[in-house]
Amino acid sequence: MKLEEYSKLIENISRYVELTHEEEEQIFGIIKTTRVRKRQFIDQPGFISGYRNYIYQGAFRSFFLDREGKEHTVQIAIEDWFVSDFYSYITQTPATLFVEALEDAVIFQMTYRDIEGLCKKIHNLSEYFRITTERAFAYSRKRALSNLSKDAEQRYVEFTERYPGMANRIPQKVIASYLGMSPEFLSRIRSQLSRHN
Amino acid sequence: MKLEEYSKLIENISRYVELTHEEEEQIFGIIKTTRVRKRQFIDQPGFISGYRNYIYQGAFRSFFLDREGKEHTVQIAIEDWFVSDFYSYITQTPATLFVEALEDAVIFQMTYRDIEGLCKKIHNLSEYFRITTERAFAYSRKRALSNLSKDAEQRYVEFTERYPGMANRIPQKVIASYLGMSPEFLSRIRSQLSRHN
DNA sequence: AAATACCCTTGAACTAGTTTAAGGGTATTT
DNA sequence: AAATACCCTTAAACTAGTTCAAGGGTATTT
Repeated sequence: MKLEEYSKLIENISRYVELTHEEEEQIFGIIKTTRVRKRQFIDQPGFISGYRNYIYQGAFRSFFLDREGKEHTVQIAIEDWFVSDFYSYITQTPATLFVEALEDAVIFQMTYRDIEGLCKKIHNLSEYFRITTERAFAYSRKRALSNLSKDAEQRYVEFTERYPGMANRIPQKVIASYLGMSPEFLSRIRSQLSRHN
Repeated sequence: MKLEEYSKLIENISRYVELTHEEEEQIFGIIKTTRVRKRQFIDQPGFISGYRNYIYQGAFRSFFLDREGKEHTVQIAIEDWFVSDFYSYITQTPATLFVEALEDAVIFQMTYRDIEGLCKKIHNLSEYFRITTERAFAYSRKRALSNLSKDAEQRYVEFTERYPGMANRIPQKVIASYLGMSPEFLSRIRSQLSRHN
């Protein structure tokens, strides 16, 4: 992977803070580029989530199995997002989630130790993660809340509006699981919607 | 409010980073101590959430009203927690949540601008908010997930185990709303549980 | 090209939790 | 001390969404 490929990640960071050329180099120094095959797990229960994974290309989902063995999809992520079992990564304890590639993918990986080390050295990197995590937290809460007062159909419609690309790219049963409904029920919603249009 | 009262907040910060005496003084400089009456709102829809509020004494909840006028409790918070409409605070846009005192309370308030300013100056304060927000986000996700595979009774039982003090201190209909069930259903769960013990 | 595995759909029976309604207890206000 | 407001409880009717079951379509593997 050539260095210029990192520009997408640097662009992302530059939206929030300014980095010197030397600081950028230091960040490049802790990045490992990894190719991942469809259906491969980059995190799985029992293993500590080692990396913050920036998606350069491809799609992932994280999910867990409840006691009855049912899958619950937690996150669906595509290019320019970070993905991992965040709880496992932050606490450096064994994961409870699977993180699975839904397509062949390329990711930039940075270890917990390297990031923590650089955040101590580079004030603006600390600021970058502080600000983006605060935002991610705020948005995630907002989304969770607005879902509380919505029924299954509304949740699906808003999902397709918010992420127009995903509805075709991601298997329907994954979307159903992400939206907290059974695949059968989503199927019924879709057929009802198309009948009325 | 005497300066020594701030020691609880400083203790909290010291769990994550070290501050110099001078840095502590700078932080004291942006704190405003406020007394709040039971049933008073410190955030409400339409107004931008001005402060990060550290609870020195008392209990709060945040909630919103859906289209049908039903209340959804988002957070219940007591001493040593931060509380606000976090989305409104972070984005500095009008709030959608109410934040209401459940008891007479004393809070330490810091404005968004003052905190952002100090985070630019004090690397370790940036680190403090980065680390605590990352943790809060991780825990909040974990909790949300583990609730997905639980029925109403399990959610209530785990709530009483995790926050033993709260079940008595907080009105039941608030707890029901926080746990995502109707007050009638919580009442039935409680009577069933006490019958079996 | 056949076989296998995966995915989506549809229908019918079922259930966890909601809604509506009514009554009683306990603070708080007058 | 009475009146008001708020909170909790119980029961019965209801509903949004699940589960079970069966069939058909489309990739992927052999």
